[in-house]
Amino acid sequence: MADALIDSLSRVWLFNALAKDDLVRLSQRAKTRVYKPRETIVTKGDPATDFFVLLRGRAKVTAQGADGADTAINVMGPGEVFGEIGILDGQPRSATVTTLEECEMAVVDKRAFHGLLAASPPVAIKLLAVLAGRIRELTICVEDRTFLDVPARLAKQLLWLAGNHGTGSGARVRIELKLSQQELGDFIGATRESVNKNLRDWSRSGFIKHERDYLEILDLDALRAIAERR
Amino acid sequence: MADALIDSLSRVWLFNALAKDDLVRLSQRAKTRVYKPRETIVTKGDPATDFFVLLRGRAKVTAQGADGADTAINVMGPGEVFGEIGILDGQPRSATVTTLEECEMAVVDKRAFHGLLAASPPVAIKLLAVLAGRIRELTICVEDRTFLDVPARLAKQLLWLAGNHGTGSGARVRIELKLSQQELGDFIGATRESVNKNLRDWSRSGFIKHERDYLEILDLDALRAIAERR
DNA sequence: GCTTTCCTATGAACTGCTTCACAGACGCAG
DNA sequence: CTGCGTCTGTGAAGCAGTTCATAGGAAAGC
Repeated sequence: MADALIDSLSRVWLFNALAKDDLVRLSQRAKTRVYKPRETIVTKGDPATDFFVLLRGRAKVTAQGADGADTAINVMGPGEVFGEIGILDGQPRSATVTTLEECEMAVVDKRAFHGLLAASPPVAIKLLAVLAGRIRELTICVEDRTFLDVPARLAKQLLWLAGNHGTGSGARVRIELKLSQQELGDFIGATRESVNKNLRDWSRSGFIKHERDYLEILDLDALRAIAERR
Repeated sequence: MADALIDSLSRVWLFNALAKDDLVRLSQRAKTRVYKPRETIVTKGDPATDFFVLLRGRAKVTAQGADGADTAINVMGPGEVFGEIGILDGQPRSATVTTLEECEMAVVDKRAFHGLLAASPPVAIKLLAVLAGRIRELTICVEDRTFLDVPARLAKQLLWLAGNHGTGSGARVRIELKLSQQELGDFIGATRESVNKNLRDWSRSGFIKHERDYLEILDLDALRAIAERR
């Protein structure tokens, strides 16, 4: 029912300055859709027709190289939005988004999205801040790929995952890994083998404990030291 | 005098939907400033206080690693704007901007900038498109650093420079190099030596001709082939 | 003019990371 | 239970690119 959608949308940061009326209107123009795990939502190069609000689940953003290889840029969680780039500049999708687990999204078409921006300046201003944040993240991504070696990038990635998608606190943080070592490698621009080697080394050193489907950080400071050294 | 500034600003894409009144108001709140070549305008990490419109000259955007090393992300020319990220999200500057030659800028302080956005929704919408373009460029930058080897990145950079800041057309394109080999290396995330080696190789092959202060592309297709192979 | 400094030039040595090759483990379909 | 596909584990070999070392040339300061 619509009320649930209104409720969900009102909790999304981008929309929380919207008046009730606008929220209702938006929810009427939005469809919700559920995606299976590992499903591709938007594909780089395709025409951009919709804007998405991630209501439930996690999804990753990847860019692709010439051959099949891809590299992940971001992992998004509930409350985050995506798909705005192509809508804003009328160009094809700039990246690919794939679910990591079952996801529920609110889907807003191009016209409704532009209507929302025109009708509600505060949303446009907030969206500017969202894009500014993306630019920051991407800038850091470029820096990391340029200046950090593979162990540092991997350590940083694990710490990021721990902070954003991990459970537990203090010394021990647990990350339920929905990511294979291959995907972890894609994230940091390294091979599966390199990831494996480093995880193994760190396991032996007692910094982490990793099993098939989860990874536990035992020594946050050790990983921080690895991530920060250049 | 102010009329000249109004005129300059009206030719900036971001502002060309502004009504005359708004333009006058903006120009009253803006100061123009001239910077010497190689002068740093904003420094990564500093608090963000101003928004800049590049009216004349070229400037580069760089990100810095832990030690002094830096890597360039973009070269901007007249009509482009920068400094909005820190203003939009209230965080410190996300990158450093340095002039390559003498530059004239219009400088708008934070308050005036926010006032402009609030007063003129079309500017906010256009700024969204500008940011979308930046995100696209940065995404491509990440891709390139991840998937392309040094020769490919260098070739691509030269082609970009030729297209955006070069003179002449057809087979021969001339780039007045304001960039040392070191800086060229910074752009593509490679060492001075690697840049030198590749330029030398290409000179010998007759793809380019390079002297101290300019570089001429003789065989665009050859460089394209190098840039595109993975 | 001369000296200092920055930029280019070039090769040798080193190395981090990838590529390749293979083996074992887990989970799922029949 | 058995077979197949996907993921992890591990080492050897190769290589792209960096680091290091050294020299020459152009420009800039005094």
